[in-house]
Amino acid sequence: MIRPNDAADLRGLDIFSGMAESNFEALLRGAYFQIFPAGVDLIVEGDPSDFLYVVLEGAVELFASWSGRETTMATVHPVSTFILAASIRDAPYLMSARTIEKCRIVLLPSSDVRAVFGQDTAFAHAVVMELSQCYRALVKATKDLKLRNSLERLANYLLRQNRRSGGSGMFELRTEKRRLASYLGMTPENLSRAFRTLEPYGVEVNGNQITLTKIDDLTILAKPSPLIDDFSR
Amino acid sequence: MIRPNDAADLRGLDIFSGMAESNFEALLRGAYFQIFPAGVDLIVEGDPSDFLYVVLEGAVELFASWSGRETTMATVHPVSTFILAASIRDAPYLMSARTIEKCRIVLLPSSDVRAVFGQDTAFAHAVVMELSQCYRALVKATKDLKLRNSLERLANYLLRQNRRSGGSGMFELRTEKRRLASYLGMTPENLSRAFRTLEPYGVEVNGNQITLTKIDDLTILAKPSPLIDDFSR
DNA sequence: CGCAGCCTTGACAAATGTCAACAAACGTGG
DNA sequence: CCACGTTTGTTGACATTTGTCAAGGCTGCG
Repeated sequence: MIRPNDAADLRGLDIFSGMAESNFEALLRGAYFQIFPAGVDLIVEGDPSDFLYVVLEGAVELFASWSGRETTMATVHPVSTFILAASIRDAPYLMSARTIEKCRIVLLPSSDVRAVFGQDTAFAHAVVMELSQCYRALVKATKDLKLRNSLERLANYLLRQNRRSGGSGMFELRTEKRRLASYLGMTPENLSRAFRTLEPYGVEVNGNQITLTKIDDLTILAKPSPLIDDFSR
Repeated sequence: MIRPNDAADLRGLDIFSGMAESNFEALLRGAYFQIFPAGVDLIVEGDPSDFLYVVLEGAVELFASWSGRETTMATVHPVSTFILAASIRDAPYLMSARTIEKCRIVLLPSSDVRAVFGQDTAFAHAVVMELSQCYRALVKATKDLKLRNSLERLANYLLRQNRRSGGSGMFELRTEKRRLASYLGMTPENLSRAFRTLEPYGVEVNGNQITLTKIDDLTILAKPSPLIDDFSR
């Protein structure tokens, strides 16, 4: 039920690109291809990890809950997988996931993933590279959380997004502000105030459109570090 | 230069136990066995990852710094490895490490680790299991940080330590309080006050000796969750 | 003994969260 | 296309949490 284009997108992912064609086809045979509207709960933390998910189009929020509170852990954009660690370990999901836009998503049965993982060396190595990358990204996020206050986190987030979108000083927030606030570990009210506090540093906000007019000043405030803010190191 | 006993301890680790004997010996040939006093800086974040470290005896603190601040990320107890992700990826360390007790430590050259990783399927699979485990532990730590306030973090920490040491209601803090405070994301002053706030919940502190006399009450306050507080799930 | 480092305590400051109100943006159905 | 209700974002006043600074006690070690 997978369209050729989708298969090609999958194959283009680092994690699938090196594996034997026959194993890739074996994975595809058990795969489900689905379209979800925005706002659908895909997985709930604690559930057994039946599937490895791949987002082909749209956006998915990973979040976690405890004692009536909820926090955004990450936002997944195409094309990438999520909850790989749980699938490989055959352990319960630690995070929940919901669509925040209309999404095209592939579900690969975790048992198939584990089977191929045991047979295909190239795939096993790719999984290691992916996992170590996710681990390091999370170490950086933890340093961000523990070493910086909320204003510094926002300032560095803006600089990262700016770099990611070409460094022109103009870009769009790809997420609702309330979700951004939760991701940054603060309340929406506080995010609102933090944006205003950054005005003297050349941060202009118009809805989702951000313009940075004094990147040097903002950088002095934010003190970005390659060991926290670089994307792939 | 490795003593037979040490080699056996290494071999006993999940990550090394399944690999071919010849490959294990190859790893040992390049290994350095060393003893460090307390307070020695082993690695500094940002350095190239020349070695994979294994603690045989003692305790090592992993910490991170930014802009004059410092935070404890984890404490490593024997027998286990640390900074595996950086070694495998050949990427700079994201965390610094220092001994907090006298330590026996093995250093395995990262290039050897990567070479064996490419040849030995069992080792590659063990690395995946180890990395996914580290990743999930860090997801839990992040949920702990973002979803709980400092009192709740301390309460859950005490319950985890109690379970880990047999659940008798009596155990010892294996780390200085200032380090514990940093690990929990708070100041030493605040940790001190948090302990006093927990007195009505049956938390008795005598130096490093902790006694929990009302575990039920403390549990009601802490609301521990398997998806945050269980050790290996 | 005396020094140094850790822990604790109190007073105070700063950061962050909560609550309430309202405005703006959005989607839906008439 | 408009009217309506819902959600999101903003703002102000205030409460709570957390951090900072300074002082003093305790402990371990030379």
